[in-house]
Amino acid sequence: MYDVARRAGVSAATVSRVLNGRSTVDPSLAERVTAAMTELGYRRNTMARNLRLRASNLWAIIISDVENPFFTSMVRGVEDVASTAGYSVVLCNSDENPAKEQNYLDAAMAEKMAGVIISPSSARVDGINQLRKGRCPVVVVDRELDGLRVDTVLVDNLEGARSATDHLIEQDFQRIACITGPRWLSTAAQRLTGYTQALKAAGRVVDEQLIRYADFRKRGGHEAMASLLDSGPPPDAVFVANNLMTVGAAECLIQQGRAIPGDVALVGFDSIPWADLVFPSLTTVAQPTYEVGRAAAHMLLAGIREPDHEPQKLVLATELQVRASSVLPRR
Amino acid sequence: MYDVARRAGVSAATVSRVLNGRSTVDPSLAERVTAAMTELGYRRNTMARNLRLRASNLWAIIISDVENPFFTSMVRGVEDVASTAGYSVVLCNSDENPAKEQNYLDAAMAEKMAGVIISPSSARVDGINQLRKGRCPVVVVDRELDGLRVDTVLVDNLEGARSATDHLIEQDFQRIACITGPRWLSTAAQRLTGYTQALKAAGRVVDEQLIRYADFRKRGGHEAMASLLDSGPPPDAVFVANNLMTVGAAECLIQQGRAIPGDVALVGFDSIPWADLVFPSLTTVAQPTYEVGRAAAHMLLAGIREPDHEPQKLVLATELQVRASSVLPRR
DNA sequence: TTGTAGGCGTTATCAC
DNA sequence: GTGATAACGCCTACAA
Repeated sequence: MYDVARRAGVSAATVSRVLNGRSTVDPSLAERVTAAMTELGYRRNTMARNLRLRASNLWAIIISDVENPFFTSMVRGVEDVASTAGYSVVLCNSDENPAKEQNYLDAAMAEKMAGVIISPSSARVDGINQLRKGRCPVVVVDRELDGLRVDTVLVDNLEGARSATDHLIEQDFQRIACITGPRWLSTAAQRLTGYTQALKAAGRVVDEQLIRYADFRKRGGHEAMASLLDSGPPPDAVFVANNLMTVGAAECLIQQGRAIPGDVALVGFDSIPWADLVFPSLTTVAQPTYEVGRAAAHMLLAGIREPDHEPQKLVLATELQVRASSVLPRR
Repeated sequence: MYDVARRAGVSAATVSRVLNGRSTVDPSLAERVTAAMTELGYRRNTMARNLRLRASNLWAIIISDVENPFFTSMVRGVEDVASTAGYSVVLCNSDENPAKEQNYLDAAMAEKMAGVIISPSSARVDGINQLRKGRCPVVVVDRELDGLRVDTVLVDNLEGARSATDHLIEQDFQRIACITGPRWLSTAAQRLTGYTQALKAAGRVVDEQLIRYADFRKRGGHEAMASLLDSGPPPDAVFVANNLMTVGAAECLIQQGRAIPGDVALVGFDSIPWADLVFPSLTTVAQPTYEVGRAAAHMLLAGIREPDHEPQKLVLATELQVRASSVLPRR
């Protein structure tokens, strides 16, 4: 910067002012400065700047599984907004592991990140509260945490699950089962509630024997489906509360030689990139994943600008996409 | 740091030495220092440290598509190694867009990143060379660039394509087509070469009419397949040189009511997460994607330790996974 | 409007 | 082995 200043015949302060564009600089000087900068190929040192400003231009996005398409699509939404706003995004993979998650939260604190977007891997809220106390803007996505007042972006899990179940009821399936996720996860709970609400609204009985709590992973879906088939009369339709488990459940059915939807119909939650390709194509409750990312990013920007705002909560709508796995061919 | 120093009755320099553990400090002093640190909840400021050290602990990983499972799995491999070595990974999405890519390369330079792992989105090598001249360690993955001497991790595309094609030949398919990627991409070229080599080795003629150059995207695969079916006698088997195009090609066949593998058999390159689920399950040449990431990360670590080493090139093996899409049922 | 000067939190180089 | 002290490159009162 001093080199630039010397070459432009000004002080370093003026160079800084030109760089930041905040205060007014004489146009002719500014011109000389920019000229000098290009001639010297000057690039300002972000670290020094951040040190001085006591802030970084980094966002951390902490997700529980990089390989889940739901999250990657979301990340992309975040990234697009972040980069146009001048922020970089650090992707952190908590792997549904609370310890790893806490590590990343600590790191975010230590690195004085400009903001954090997190899909929590545990029900503990202290890590996040600590971050907020440290005046680091936080947006929680996908999952809701009890007793946490913080900006949040969710999808309408209740309505999504209800529409999926309604759809199965309309198709006149009689024994509609549900495979949901861990009890502490708001998404799992809400989707289960949507399922039971729809059944009750249709005058059906909710049969506890037809409900399974799994782990939101492929294997869990597989095992839950096997368990449903093993114990008592099998279901003739299943609502599976997340994408990976839907894949697992479908695999289980195929392995056991059960026809989809002939023996067991299937509706999944979360979109599956190749839902059209699998056989039969899978009916799913699609989430606006990219939009979730964008919305969270915008919320974070707002939180950075206004640190003491009231926490917002945004709920985006889902869309039931009916494909072959839930529709019996006409007889 | 000065607070810690005061509390421990030492100088800031000693605190720094304790923190870095390099030089020797009297055990009793060190004890006092660590005690003071925990009492005060001290955390060292990474920015100041980096400013002083003229280096960051950030790696950039520049990939062309976050939503392609190939890359996310790789990212995971990189991340695992990076975090145990004390580095954080910034994920950059170049979107197969050379301009975006150059942007990220510039940013990596400006931020004095500790290292860069890149899967190039263009054949231009200046950006990468410039980075290396700036003494920023670089590892190129997946794709090879002409005239670039740099650490590289690849998979054995030639052998992978050859084994896929051999497999089709063994199944006695007669008109085996190939859909490959952009000409400038080493992966596309090598996979095409593997295909032609296998044909020639089997005494077959290579028919240019059966080769298509597409864009490594789903849509490109779809269009290429349509074009193959439209012009002249259709192929009875197709080797598709990447995962997304395989999906597109399969969709095209299904839409046109052609049976897989009855009318047209299919083998894809790159694994597809749900290859088992799609109907028919897809035969693929699986790449050790996670391992590619790990290997690249280890190479980067080596490059950081030894800036002036000879560039390495590591080629990992692929594995043909035969499933239903390439095997005719016995008559 | 412009320049001067001090400091952001570390680490490295000296003396001691 | 330990402690002053000077950078690292930038921003921003404050003074001019």
